[in-house]
Amino acid sequence: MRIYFENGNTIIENVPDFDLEQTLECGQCFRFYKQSDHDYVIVAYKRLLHIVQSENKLIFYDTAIGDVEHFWVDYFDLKRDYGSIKQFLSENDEILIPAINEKWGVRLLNQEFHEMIISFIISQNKQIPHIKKIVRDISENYGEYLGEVNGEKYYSFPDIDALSKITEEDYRKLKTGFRAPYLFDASQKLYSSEISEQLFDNLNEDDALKLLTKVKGVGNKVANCVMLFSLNYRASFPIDVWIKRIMEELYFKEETDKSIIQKFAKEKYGEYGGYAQQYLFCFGRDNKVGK
DNA sequence: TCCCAGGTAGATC
DNA sequence: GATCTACATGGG
Repeated sequence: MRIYFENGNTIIENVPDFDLEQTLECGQCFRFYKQSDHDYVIVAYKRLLHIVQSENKLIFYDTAIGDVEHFWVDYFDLKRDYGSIKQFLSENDEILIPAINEKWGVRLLNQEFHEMIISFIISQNKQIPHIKKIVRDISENYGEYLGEVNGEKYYSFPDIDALSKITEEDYRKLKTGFRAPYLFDASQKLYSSEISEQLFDNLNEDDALKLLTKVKGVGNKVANCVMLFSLNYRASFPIDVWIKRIMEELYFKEETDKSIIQKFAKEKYGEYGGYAQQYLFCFGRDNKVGK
């Protein structure tokens, strides 16, 4: 990897095991906006990024080299050695090989904690495009203006203070339906610090899950997503309808209870559960595995 | 019109 | 504890 600044943009060359499109489009993130092929706008942590991947270059438009080095590199998880992760998973389980080969460039993003809680509460019983729309609406109504790209305005996801001012009725107006009381409960618990990122500093997986599921509307699946995508619990293996179908098709060959799949994943993938889940999810969804 | 969507809480057995 | 269902809203 070589990083340098040129004409107002920061460029990283030769990032291994990373494909921008695969990473963004695989369902872990709701705050990306495709401009054209390999050309995206991303909003994260009150920052706005216009980024393009072409050949061996990753171009961060109008971005200081320090911002890339100290923020975006970590956000995209670029310091981690995915080569050895993929090698471990491939040697351990040949069923994963086609998924890893096709989705070779997926990395797990390090996203903001409170945004993940709210976003994945919204996600229950909804399709991804609609989740994206609601998250965007929340940001436009309660977030801060960040800037404009290609004539389009972008707003940050509201911080915890801003979230605390959203009433249950406000959430209903944003078309969140039966999730409105859940979102209100989560916002209040975040504001009171009954739930906070710090509390997870020294928590094992089981205790983290217990703490998160104190929030109304956060069950096993949502909690695992929050843990995997924002708290660095890379063993977490969220099981949704897709993963359930995919695992049934690839491993079990019959209807299988989620609890059995959960246990199986833990034994099979161990500390790499989250990576396996992403490769399987992206690959399975694109190829309609189990449908 | 009917069915499903990155599920979960609450009721019931 | 395991199983069943209602839950708002939008799209196929």
